[in-house]
Amino acid sequence: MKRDMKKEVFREFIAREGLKSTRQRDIILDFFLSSKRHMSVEELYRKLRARHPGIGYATVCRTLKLFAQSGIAHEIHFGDGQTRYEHLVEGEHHDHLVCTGCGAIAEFENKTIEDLQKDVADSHGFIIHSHKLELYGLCAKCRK
Amino acid sequence: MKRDMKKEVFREFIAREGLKSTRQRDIILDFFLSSKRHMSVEELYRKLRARHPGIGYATVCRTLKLFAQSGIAHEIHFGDGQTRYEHLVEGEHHDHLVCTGCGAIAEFENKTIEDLQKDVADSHGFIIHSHKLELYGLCAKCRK
DNA sequence: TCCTAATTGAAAATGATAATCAAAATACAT
DNA sequence: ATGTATTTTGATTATCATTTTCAATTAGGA
Ligand SMILES: [Mn+2]
Ligand SMILES: [Mn+2]
Ligand SMILES: [Zn+2]
Ligand SMILES: [Zn+2]
Repeated sequence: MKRDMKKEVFREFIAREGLKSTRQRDIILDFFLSSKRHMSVEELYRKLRARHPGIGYATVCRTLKLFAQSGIAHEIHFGDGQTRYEHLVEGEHHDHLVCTGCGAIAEFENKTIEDLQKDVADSHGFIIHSHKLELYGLCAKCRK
Repeated sequence: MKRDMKKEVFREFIAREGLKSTRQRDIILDFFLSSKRHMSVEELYRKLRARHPGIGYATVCRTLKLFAQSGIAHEIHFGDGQTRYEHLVEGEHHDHLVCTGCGAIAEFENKTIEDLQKDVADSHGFIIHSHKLELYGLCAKCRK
């Protein structure tokens, strides 16, 4: 369903751009779509390597970038020097709560906030193409 | 006024932490406080070097970090791989509009958004310690 | 199948920041 | 003012994630 939709979107991207469908890209895509969200490249690579030792780190990096370009994934930077990716379909959007204690990540959407962002941008004459809202703090567990 | 207040805060930090007041720290602090906001370390270093060729890059990095620790400055990451700093006094806060066309940065505050962030955090059992809200798009000029 | 262009993986390069370390500077106690 | 322990500096080197390079491999159309 969602999963196959993303695979289809990527397949079309590959075709449109004159790229090639390869064994590695298929494997990485399958693995990525069935993995937990917000994994760092390193983490994803380590886990992937367990099943597919032949796939190189450079290929993983390159392929994740392609996923982002194709629109089925999004690059995330939480400020720890690691690039993370999460898969999402066109039109999906959410922001993040990040626990600085245990690293837990919660997702949220808030239409009112987004509307207010638009107001802010309007009042400055800006057109918003994207935004990033991250709330850093302690999750319920880590508050003790 | 504001400027001397920040210098005073840093002076107290230096004393409290058992650090030493040095010529380099004074020069960098003066330069930083009178520079435009959101400068990258590299940019600040280049401009500083024009007047003070003897000061090393490592010292600039270290000193800016100290400013952040002391509370008179804030580290910013706009996702371009460059660390930026801006000076602000305790209690000051604002978020950013970033023009992806010309790099212009506008600052804004929105109490309603911050309140809604608190609500979101509450509903997830989180306590917020900090947050990052950045709106990316085109400024009035760059929209054409 | 053949051919060409794209892709791969290992290794090297990159780029920003951090660590190292001998020499210099600072803050105190005398 | 002088000595002295400690911190700081700046040049250099290391780090670390990501990107680039490039020869070998692979994909996919003719
Ligand atoms: Mn997410
Ligand atoms: Mn600012
Ligand atoms: Zn937590
Ligand atoms: Zn602009």
